[in-house]
Amino acid sequence: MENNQSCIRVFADKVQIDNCREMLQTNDKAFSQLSGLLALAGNEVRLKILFLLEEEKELCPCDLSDILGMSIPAVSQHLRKLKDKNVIEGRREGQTIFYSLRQEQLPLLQPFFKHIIINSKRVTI
Amino acid sequence: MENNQSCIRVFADKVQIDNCREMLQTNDKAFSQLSGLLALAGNEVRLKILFLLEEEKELCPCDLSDILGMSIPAVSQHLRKLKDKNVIEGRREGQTIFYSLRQEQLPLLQPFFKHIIINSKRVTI
DNA sequence: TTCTTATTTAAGCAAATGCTTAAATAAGTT
DNA sequence: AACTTATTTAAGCATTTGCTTAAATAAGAA
Repeated sequence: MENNQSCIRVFADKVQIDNCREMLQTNDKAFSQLSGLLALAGNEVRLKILFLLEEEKELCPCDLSDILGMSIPAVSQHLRKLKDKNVIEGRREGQTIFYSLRQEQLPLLQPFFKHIIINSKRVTI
Repeated sequence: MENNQSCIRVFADKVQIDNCREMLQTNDKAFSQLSGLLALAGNEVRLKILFLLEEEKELCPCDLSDILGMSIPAVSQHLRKLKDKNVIEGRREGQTIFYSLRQEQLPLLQPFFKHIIINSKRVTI
């Protein structure tokens, strides 16, 4: 966008716009981090993985492959993304690696879980 | 994935895996809807738009273009996605269209907002 | 009507995403 | 050591995403 004054309107609230710009700048890092996390959870497979880890405490790629009905490499690549952003962590036990949610990001994820659990209870009860 | 029994391990908890599968199936629609919404908010520009609408009640594409420092068509296309999934709605006033958050999806969005507001307050105070 | 302004839409394109298959690691067993 | 199993990594590829520019709508003003 090389033309910076795209809007020529009269009724623009200059102060409001400046305040908003400043707010965005101030919270720049928070927006970037949060949108990054939401983008991770915005993939249906990864959202399911997160939810499964919440419910089952820990699962290995093999389990997840069985549960989700998709190939191990596909699962593994999703796990990698989650691990790279510190959402999950792995613990080795022999050949098997058990993944679990990291407490760190949990407060932000809980609201989603709650939403799904409610639906689940409605159906099962 | 044509090879269905990718995992040959002995220690798989058959019951656990079946329960998980069933849970996923039961909540299939919820996962799809939720991940759809999270994917929308997972884009940094759209997350900012949602937050701005929460703070300012309503804004036109022109305002958003100024605030975000990006072209009007780019903003418009983000607004369209948000509108298509019923996250925002528009109200016409002359040539201007004011967009605002729909109450419907608000409970799910609030937790994100809270997270950003906290950071904002920490910095400004 | 003609002209201006606000917004949307469409076409094009580079970059990102998410799978696939095949090969590479890593640990355990024989 | 050789063999099996669990997992990761890499390369390839079709699809999606998010911008750009240019054109199309929609409403108001001259």
